[in-house]
Amino acid sequence: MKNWRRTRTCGELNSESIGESVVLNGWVHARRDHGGIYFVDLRDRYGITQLVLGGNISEAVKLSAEDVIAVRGKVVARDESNVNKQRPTGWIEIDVEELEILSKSLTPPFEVSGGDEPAVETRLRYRYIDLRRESMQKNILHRAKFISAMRRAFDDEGFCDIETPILTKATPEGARDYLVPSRVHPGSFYALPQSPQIFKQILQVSGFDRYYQVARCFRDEDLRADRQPDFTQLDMEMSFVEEEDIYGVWERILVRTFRDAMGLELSAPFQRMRYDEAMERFGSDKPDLRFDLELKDVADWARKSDFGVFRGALDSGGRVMGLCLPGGAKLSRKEITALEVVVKEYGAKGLAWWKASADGGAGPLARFCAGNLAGDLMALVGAAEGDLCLFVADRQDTVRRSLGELRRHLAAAPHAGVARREGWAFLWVTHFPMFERDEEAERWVSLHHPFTAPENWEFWKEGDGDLSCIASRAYDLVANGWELGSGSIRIHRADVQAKVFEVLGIEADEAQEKFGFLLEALSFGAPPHGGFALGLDRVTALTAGLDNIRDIIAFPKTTSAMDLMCVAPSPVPLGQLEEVHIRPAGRALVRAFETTAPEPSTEASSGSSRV
RNA sequence: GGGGACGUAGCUCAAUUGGUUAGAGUACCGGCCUGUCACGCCGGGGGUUGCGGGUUCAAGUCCCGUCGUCCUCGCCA
Repeated sequence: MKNWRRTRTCGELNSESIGESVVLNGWVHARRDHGGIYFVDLRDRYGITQLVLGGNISEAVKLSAEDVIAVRGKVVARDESNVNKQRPTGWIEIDVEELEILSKSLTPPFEVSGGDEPAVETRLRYRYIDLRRESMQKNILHRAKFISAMRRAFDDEGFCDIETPILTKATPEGARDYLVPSRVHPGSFYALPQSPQIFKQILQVSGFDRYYQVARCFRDEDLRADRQPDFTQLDMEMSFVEEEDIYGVWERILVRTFRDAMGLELSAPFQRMRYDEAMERFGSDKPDLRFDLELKDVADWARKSDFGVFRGALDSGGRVMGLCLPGGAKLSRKEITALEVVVKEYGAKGLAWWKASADGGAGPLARFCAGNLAGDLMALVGAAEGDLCLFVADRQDTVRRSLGELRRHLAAAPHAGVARREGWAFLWVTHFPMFERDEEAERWVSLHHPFTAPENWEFWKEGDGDLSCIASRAYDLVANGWELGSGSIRIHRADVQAKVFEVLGIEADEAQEKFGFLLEALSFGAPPHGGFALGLDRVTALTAGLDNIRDIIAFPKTTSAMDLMCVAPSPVPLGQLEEVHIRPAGRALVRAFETTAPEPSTEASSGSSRV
């Protein structure tokens, strides 16, 4: 038996290795048959090395793409004319003496080397092959490097890595839980954690004053480009701290992580901005600060003008705001109409536009810009000649949201020509509202979560009424328009926590049943504490230059939460359901019977069929 | 749950107004080639046009339904 274990990898051999005898293992990336001489690009995680196989290697002709092979040979220099400067290993090649095929490959469903990128569906079905592609190797390695650097930073800051349960308790608030039936306790269910929130608070009560964890979190909600049903957070919590302590730790850690993982220098401290200011200036709680296009209040102008739509919005308690696109007067009517579609998607009834000029300008608003009104409007929105001004009049939240989305849209549209600053625009968005009105359920709900401390608690202690003006001690970290994470200073007194549950309409006995253990823990001497969780899928996707977190996750799910490789979720036999005391109904029952029923005689072919 | 886009060879795509035997590149198979690295040259196989129904003399193309993928609104403490 020959020893075919590799002595070197495919990425490390260069001119200094000439003359060395080596054994290489790897995948056949490409092969070129010249009749009598045969070239193979051998690939592993570390690189690609060219093998030269002469007529003495009879197995050479049997090789096909993605076979796994081992070769023994000598590192030799290439002639000057044969050097491949595209590759680090391009100055050498392996003069192969012996070859062993370790494992044959079927014809791959798509090409690992070059070629067009296959459809997402195909890539996910054959994820193990997709992950061989250079871009995916790069993404996955970036993620590993980033998270590893961040772990080291937390360790060095004195944080303690503590695991928390995956099988835990269902929570009434927030996202829909993934449920796990209990076999031992008929009719009872575990839930997968939406986050380790309660456990990390309890760890503070236990005295672990600096906790962190790379935590899997689960939320049974619909997916987006930046949302997967199971995702990963860098979760942390600290005791005896206030907001600035949390910001400071994270700024140090992120500066270090960016430096160690990417060689980039972030500038810290990051900007801080209150939620109200972010909403008023940018129409978003995650503003992208790499470009301007700020929203401007034009109520003063609207009151002076005769434009009924604007005045009507003001009279009914709404707002009139606009933004100015520098040089935007060159946009065609068709292009402007397309912008109106954008704001309408977010509830605006229309988009008023005006090509700014002191002599009255052009567009639907021009006839309301006689005399000084044109100059007044230009001053209010900060417009110059040749700029395009865009306005929405509506309820405040509609005005802000639609213009905020329009701002994002314009910045992304090449023809709008919005100037964008390079680099990383990090900021802390602070003082989120404590509560939000759920109009449908006619009750107040937590904007963040019910354990968040209120900022101005005394103010509303008195009575009920409008709670929307109460600020919380919650904060988000935003970079380049992405919400990367959020956190808050928590309530550390059981009586305050009980009061918040009361406001949220969670009855005392319900609170006791759902969160009693937390309330109890808080009543045994809880330190003031707070924390934060960073979305690792998002931050690594963003720093890898991706616009979808799917490509930074080894085994992601589709928009309908399917794993196309495993084909999960999948039906289970009725017997397995009975064991956990579940009886399916309706369509689920039909599916369960199909799964349980013995296969007809076509069994042989059913192995390859997919549900 | 709603809206939009897409689904044709293993893969990436084309197919005019509904009209000939559904094409190309690549991959695959066979042959040739001793310096290629997107090797080249010659030849070949490969299609339930996602699935089901309908309209029509005729459907990849039009209509209805359905399944899947992607984006998105709602949703996501």
